[in-house]
Amino acid sequence: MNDPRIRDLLTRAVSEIIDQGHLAKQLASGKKLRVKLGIDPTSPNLHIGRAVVLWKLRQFQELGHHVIFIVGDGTGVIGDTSDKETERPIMTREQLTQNMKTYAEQAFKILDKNKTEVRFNSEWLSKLGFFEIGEMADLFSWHEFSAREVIARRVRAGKRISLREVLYPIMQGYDSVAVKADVELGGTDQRFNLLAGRTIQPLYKQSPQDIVMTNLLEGTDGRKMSSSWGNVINITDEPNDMFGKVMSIDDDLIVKYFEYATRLPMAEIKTIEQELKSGANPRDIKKRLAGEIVTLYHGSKAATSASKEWAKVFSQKEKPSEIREVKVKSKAIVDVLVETKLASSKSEARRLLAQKGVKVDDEIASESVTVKPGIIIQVGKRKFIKLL
RNA sequence: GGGCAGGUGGCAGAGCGGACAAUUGCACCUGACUGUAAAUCAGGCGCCCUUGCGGCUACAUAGGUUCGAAUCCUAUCCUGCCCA
Repeated sequence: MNDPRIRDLLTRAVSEIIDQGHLAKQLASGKKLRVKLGIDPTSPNLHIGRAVVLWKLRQFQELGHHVIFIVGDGTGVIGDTSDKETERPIMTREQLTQNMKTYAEQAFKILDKNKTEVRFNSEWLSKLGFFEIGEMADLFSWHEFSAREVIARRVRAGKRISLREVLYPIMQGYDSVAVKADVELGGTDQRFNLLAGRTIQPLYKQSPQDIVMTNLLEGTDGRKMSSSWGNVINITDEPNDMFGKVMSIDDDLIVKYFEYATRLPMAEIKTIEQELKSGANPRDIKKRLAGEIVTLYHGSKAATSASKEWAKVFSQKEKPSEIREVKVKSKAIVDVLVETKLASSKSEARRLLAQKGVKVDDEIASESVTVKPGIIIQVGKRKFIKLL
């Protein structure tokens, strides 16, 4: 624990470690550990909330441990419900394949590709038979499963819980067996599934893995970051967009974001925390935060220009330097808004116009405005297009 | 397999023959105020034509009763609870 890198590994963005003592000893021993992380391709994009645990994995990688990144093409079909209030529908192979296409690529914005073993868990899950599954299932009781808060809540609310959902932790636990994991990483919402590995491994004469649980990151609206909430900052977001999204997070989340979503040393983050307490303008600190995050995924050049762009558009209320240019067929402003997807229907377009939400060349537009090439249409504060 | 209770807009949840495109809360959108933060306030939130106490499509699905149905009836599908 004297090595600062190990201390950082075991504390930063970490909520709990099982078994803390054992893992510390393992790390100190200098042994090369097999560290596992599984992610189901249930959405096409990775967001910076999911990235928290990926960065943790990266830390292990940097310390020389063997990292196994499991793409949950098998588990994804069944669907994990541990972070859901309702049953997750069974996903089709096609959907998963579609999502997987860019997955590894996105993960490698964070992980070192050459040092990562990528596995697809359908490889071993599809080979299991009923009897073996039964043997594993016997290690768990219904009570522990249903005692989980999310599940208990659903029981109370009289919502359906499919037996399929019970299988999920077993599958994830078996993954650990398949890759002989010494350590598994996951978010705090994964607690039960992570523990399943510890339960199942001994059945296969493996010693139980240690578990590192990372904290969850709130999204732009303060709720947990989740693809289904629409409050995510994707790691594939364009620099300007990403910068803007970070700027819109709640002030109270600033320090947390520094810790979980950037690689700034903790010592520096402490200093920032002090600055905030002593009355620094949160906006400026947030700008720095946004810069750090954009740098991680797009490089410092992109970050600098995104920062300038942001100041231009939002502080000085000027137009962005690059505006999407589109050709349209429609003539009426209402139709143009729909055609360019600035409004989802004509009714909405009319509403926006009626509510002074649309500007044409900086003038508040009405329905009778004439549309001609060259004009700039703005909807709300941040959507701009230029007509060709 | 049997009994009971249910299936309403993105979610939660009212309505139980006309006044229902459907109360309300959350989420979302626009405007004001700002630091594109939060909070607050105002408006909006099916679609279409418009600006009319307009038209169309909607309250699981398919039929039916009625001048008129989210509301009643029948069948089907689905969910929960209890029993076997």
